Amino acid sequence: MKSKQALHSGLLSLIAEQDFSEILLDDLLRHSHVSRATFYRHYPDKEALLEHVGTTEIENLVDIALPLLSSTDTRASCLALFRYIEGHRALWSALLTGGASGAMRDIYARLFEERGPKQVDMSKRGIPLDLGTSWGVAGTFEIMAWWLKQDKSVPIEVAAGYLDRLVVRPALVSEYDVND
Amino acid sequence: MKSKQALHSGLLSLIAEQDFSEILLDDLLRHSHVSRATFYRHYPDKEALLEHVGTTEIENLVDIALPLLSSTDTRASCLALFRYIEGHRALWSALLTGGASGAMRDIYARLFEERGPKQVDMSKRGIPLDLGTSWGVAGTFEIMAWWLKQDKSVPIEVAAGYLDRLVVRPALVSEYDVND
Amino acid sequence: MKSKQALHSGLLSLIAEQDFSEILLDDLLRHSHVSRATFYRHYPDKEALLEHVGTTEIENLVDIALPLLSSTDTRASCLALFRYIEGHRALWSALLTGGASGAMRDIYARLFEERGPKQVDMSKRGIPLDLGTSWGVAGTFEIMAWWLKQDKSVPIEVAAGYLDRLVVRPALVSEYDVND
Amino acid sequence: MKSKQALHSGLLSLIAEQDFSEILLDDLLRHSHVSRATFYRHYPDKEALLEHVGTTEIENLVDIALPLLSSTDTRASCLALFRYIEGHRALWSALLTGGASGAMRDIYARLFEERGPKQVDMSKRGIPLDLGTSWGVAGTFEIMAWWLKQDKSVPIEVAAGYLDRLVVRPALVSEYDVND
DNA sequence: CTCTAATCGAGACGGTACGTCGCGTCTTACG
DNA sequence: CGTAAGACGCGACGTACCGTCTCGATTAGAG
Repeated sequence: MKSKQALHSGLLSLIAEQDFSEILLDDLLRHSHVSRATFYRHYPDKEALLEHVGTTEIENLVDIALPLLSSTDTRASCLALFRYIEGHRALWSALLTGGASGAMRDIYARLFEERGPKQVDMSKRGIPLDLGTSWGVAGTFEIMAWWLKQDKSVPIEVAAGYLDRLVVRPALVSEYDVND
Repeated sequence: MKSKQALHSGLLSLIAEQDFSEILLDDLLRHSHVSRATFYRHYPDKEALLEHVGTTEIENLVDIALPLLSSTDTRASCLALFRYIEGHRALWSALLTGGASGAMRDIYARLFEERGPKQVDMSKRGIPLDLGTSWGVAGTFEIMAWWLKQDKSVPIEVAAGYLDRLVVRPALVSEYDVND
Repeated sequence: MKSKQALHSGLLSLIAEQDFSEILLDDLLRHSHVSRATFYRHYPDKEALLEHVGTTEIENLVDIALPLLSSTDTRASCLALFRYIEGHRALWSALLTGGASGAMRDIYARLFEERGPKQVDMSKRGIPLDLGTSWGVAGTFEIMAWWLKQDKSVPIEVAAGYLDRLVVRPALVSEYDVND
Repeated sequence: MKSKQALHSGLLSLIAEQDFSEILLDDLLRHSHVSRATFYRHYPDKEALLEHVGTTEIENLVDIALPLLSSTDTRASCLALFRYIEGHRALWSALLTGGASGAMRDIYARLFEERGPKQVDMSKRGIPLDLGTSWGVAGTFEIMAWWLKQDKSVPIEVAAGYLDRLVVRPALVSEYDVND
């Protein structure tokens, strides 16, 4: 069982340096001090390991993100989300910036749907649930990835504001009063 | 020069059936009646061909999408965009649904920035241009892809409405008057 | 390690049928039931395999040929050499007759120089060692190849006589008394 | 017709630098300022050009070499041969030293047999004609190639002596009186 | 001097063989 | 049983060089 953990953290440390798709299995094995045969006893392939690692890490994120839409103070919820990201900056930079982001997006969307459908009924506001989810996830990830790329030059409150304004509010609002 | 066109349309017809990432170069070559050597005389790899094909096709899309944000009647502009998509349903289903969507997103964003930055000054509304672009592109693509997957069960006006409400309006609005 | 032997004997059986230079790597692989990758794990290219096979087989030949020049009864030594060749007729037909003969010549000459220089001092007889070696090897090979092509119509004693007369004696003799 | 000459001399100048087998057709074409199509209008392939060039050049050599065996003063004949070689050192270095030597040997043997069989009847001396030819050609070429590699440190008379002693005499002599 | 046929240059193309790369399987031995 | 070490098969990729073909330009000889 030690090997599994070695692979888990090995992948995370490698993914922080290179794009996931560029990581060779051999690199991972050498880096994790795990033999080829052992790897395949635990995972059917590289993607499965990523899936496992991603799911583990994203579950935390989903726990924080779910209340976003049901909360009364959406801005505060957004801030909470970004605080969590900030606390694991290296990890999420790797997961959102590199070639793994597509897979992460899928995992996130899947977990979101599995856990959240009852709590928030976006369809009430005229938007189909699956569209709302994929659009929201995509938007959220883009904003997070953008913020992580800014190298701390953007205050966390501002980033949270963007998320609130570009993703959360539009999902909740049914009609606009444009004032410009 | 004939080969290049054969490859272009060959890729499009293949991509309509399988995910881009699953297309083997040999399949493409057989399908396009072009030899291996000739392919590499034109493109350094499969991705470069996709890039070329994508750029060609996306340029039309960008021409239609650019006025979106500067128009007074955003809803009509959204409708125009979806009408174009509808007119080339097969093509865009292939490009947005399969494994090529990531690349398309990047191309779209690049062309969008190259051509449109002066027309729309999103930063006036408090959102950095690059964030606005990548968020807007991602959102637009998600909605389009979702609509294409619905097999015509969703009226085009409704889809355009989603785009207007989830992407265009939030980008333009600086402050909300939430009415719920 | 099994593959290496399979390749070794596979090459020998193929070289008996076609010219070495005409053997396609794929033929060899199919014939030896060895995969492409495995071949390259053992040898850098086709020539390296031939080199290895040739060296292995030629070592025996050199062991027999070396005493040729130091023996008192050169005719008997020549006979011994041809008897060995006769005992492995198929092998040497392949190695000496086909496109591999050039490589064999080089290997033979190299091994000959590596092992024999001290035993025979041809330079005493006025012929530089390297010239003597390459001339002797070339001559010996031509006679052997010729004999192998004659399909047993030439008695082995006669062939040995040619070798003695055309190669061994001239190398030993310093001056002639021509009697004709 | 100008192209043919350009190819002829182009090959000779290239063969002086690299092994024949390493010369790419494209190199030859660029070097000779002749187009691909033109080359194939004159020769079926690279080898045919070499054959043509080789035959042209070797004919001179054969004219000199033929009298070797019928002459009374073999030593003088050998000297004549080496003088000719010396007069075209660059050319013959290229033809005998590089990868073309095998082909040259074959051409030489063929021309030798075509022109010489009536003049010299080696079989009288107990050696089959074809064996005598191939053995003699191989030996002669080895000595020439060796001499050309010595960079003029070996006097021409000495080299001619080797040829006389190792090739011409053994071919003529039917019995030896070994004096050592 | 002109017309026409031979010669040529430029370069796209097909095709075959080669060598590389990375993944996934399997065997063997060790604890 | 979990693991290490490593040989192996396999499929796909990208490269290298050859030989073919088309088209347009040039040239040379015959009228």
